[in-house]
Amino acid sequence: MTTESTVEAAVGREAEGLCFSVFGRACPSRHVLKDITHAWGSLTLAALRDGSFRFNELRRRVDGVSEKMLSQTLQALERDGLVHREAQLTNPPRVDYRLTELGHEVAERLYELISLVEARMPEIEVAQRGYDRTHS
Amino acid sequence: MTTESTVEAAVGREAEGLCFSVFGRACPSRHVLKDITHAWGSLTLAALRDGSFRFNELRRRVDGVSEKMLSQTLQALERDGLVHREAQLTNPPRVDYRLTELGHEVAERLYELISLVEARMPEIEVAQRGYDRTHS
DNA sequence: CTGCATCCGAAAAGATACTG
DNA sequence: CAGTATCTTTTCGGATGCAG
Repeated sequence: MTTESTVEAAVGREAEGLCFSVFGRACPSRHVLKDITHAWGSLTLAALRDGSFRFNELRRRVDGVSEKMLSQTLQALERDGLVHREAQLTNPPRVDYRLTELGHEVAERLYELISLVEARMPEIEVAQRGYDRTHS
Repeated sequence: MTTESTVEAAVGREAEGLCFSVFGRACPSRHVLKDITHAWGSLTLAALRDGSFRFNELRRRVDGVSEKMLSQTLQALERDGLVHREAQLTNPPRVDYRLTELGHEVAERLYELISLVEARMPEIEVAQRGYDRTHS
């Protein structure tokens, strides 16, 4: 699983029309990957791992996201079937967002990635300082 | 592992100065996550899972990336210590890129995410069509 | 409270031409 | 071959105003 070839096999299978490959320029899966890996997309999905949240709760959790970007991000993720939006037409209105089953699977993998990055940050900062030193 | 809280614990620990949290607006780990999850960043890392490649080989593998974006992406990934660049000052010049050990760990997790997205694309496309139909 | 619509400057991406 | 420089186009993202 971890040693199989990434690109050739995928592109080959995609060319045969048997599957999707993000490496293909026009493959729809690339748009979805972009929705997810877009900075706000990944943070929003990761934030939703903990449960169901209202709009402004999410906004506080994803520190620094603007209203507009969170709104756009949630729409893209909802469209891809990763996030479920539940609106109650009360006054004041209440809208809850939570992950779908698929969204949960994606968020888990994203979280593994985020955890790794966070855990290795000291090492990464050393690399950055070394790079900045030698590349003036 | 899959059930622990994502945001509160992380932000709490970050506030104590004990770790990094991508959910923090000013945390350096967020920049690294952005380098990786940037569309070209993730595709480049995934493409490098297969081994060592030259600049134009990579460009062909990551279908659609421009010279400029690949160059910028590789520089960011090299700075973060995820990609190793080996230049031979021959004529014509030859430059090889490969993952570092840390880059490999990141690429594996990224690949899990990409595989999931590709495998679930049919389901995602159904969701998209449903969304587009109801949100005209 | 939960958003969407609009405008605007800043930033990033893309295309193209050029250099060592 | 491996990029850099430059220019144009697109997108990002914040601010504001408004509706349900």
